[in-house]
Amino acid sequence: MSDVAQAFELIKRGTDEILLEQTLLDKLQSGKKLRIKAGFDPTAPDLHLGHSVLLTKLRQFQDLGHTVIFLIGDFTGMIGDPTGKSATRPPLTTEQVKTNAETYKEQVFKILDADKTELRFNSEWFGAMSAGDMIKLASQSTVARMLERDDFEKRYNANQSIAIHEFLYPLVQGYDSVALEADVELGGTDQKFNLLMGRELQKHFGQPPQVVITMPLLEGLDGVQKMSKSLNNYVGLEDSPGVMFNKLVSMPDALIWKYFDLLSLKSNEELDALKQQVEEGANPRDIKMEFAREIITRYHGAEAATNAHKANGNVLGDGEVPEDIAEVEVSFDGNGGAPIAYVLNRAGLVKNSAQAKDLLGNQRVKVDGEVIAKDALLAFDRAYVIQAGKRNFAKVTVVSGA
RNA sequence: GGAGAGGUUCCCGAGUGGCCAAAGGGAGCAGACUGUAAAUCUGCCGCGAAAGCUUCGAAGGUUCGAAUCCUUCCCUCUCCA
Repeated sequence: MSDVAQAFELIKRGTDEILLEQTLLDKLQSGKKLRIKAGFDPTAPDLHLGHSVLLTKLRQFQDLGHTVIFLIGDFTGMIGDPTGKSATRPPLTTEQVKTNAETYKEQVFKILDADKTELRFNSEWFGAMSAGDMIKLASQSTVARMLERDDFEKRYNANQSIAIHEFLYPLVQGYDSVALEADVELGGTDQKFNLLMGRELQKHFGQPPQVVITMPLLEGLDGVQKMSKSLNNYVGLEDSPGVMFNKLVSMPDALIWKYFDLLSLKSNEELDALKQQVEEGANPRDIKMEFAREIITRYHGAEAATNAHKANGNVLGDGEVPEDIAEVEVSFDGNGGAPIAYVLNRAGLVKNSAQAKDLLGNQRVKVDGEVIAKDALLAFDRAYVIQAGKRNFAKVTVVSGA
């Protein structure tokens, strides 16, 4: 396979759609350093693996020698993408945008190579644009064209309001491609219309139209709904190594290859080898561990990845105690010691007192390695290593007082 | 404007004066099993160590006792004009 063909296959991996594949091939073939654009909201970034799908794909482009433009849509943010249900978004102040950009950098450059990344804001060109310019831009498209967009059409037919400025959103995003002279733009599948608008505008401005690549939404750990913090099926980029390990190794098997395709920087050949192993009977758990190691290494370093499985919250071998065991002090107002159920709850080892009773009743609580009775009292002023259930540990000191 | 239905614990949904912290299902959590998976089974599932405390749209009232009865208010939905 030629280098270009191989590069193409890597780029294609996990994508939803590439428009047009041939154009991408030609661009890759040309040997030119391509300009790869992706836009991001200026809203507070709380990035999780779902967001990293795009970033990973961008990274692959970088590894192939191309330039990535990480565009923060601070101007676009004033409109708020009409995609989806979210209500009108309050405009951010310049200060907020700056702060968010900093946070972005911190998280994003764990994936992207900073030296091959242009960080840009679309206020650079839109801030300087006059009302006349904007009207000219608006003249580049038509109402009928806008109404082709799925959600606009639905809303229009359902007699729901569409504010004029919402029509501007695709135009503004599309114009970004003109301003940046993008060769390729990446986005989620829901961005398809906006991305295509970039092509049209580029043609109007005499530029070769960009290649549009859409990436599927990443399912969350439940394997059903898209990954999002509110559904609690996410792996946060800021999650601790132990938490990442636990979440990734516990994910449903059905997600393994999708996650590898979309999030791993391994080559296609390496992935094929892994698939081969599973087919030959390798334990999928070990493959998930391998995946977890790659991801944890990316965000926390190799050492953290090696030790992640020993973190509190993961299942450990019999008698093992996690490395990052939390030390907690619990105070109790009473004589003779604190009831174990009380301590469990106050130390955060159980969700509520009912669960404490449940665990105690099932003899799943160990204090210093020994199963403890459900009505036991813990003496004051000494430290106990308490294990609640299979995977929760804490070093607890009970003190007397209110 | 007229006629009707309804708001119950995360969601759906029973409950019409005491046995109701409130059936059942889903979600969630924990445990067994396993591969730290799935499926299955079991337990928990308002808060609290306990005593006890706080919930059934809101506020009042009747009663020994109210999610259940009465009054007022707020909100949602259906049909007619």
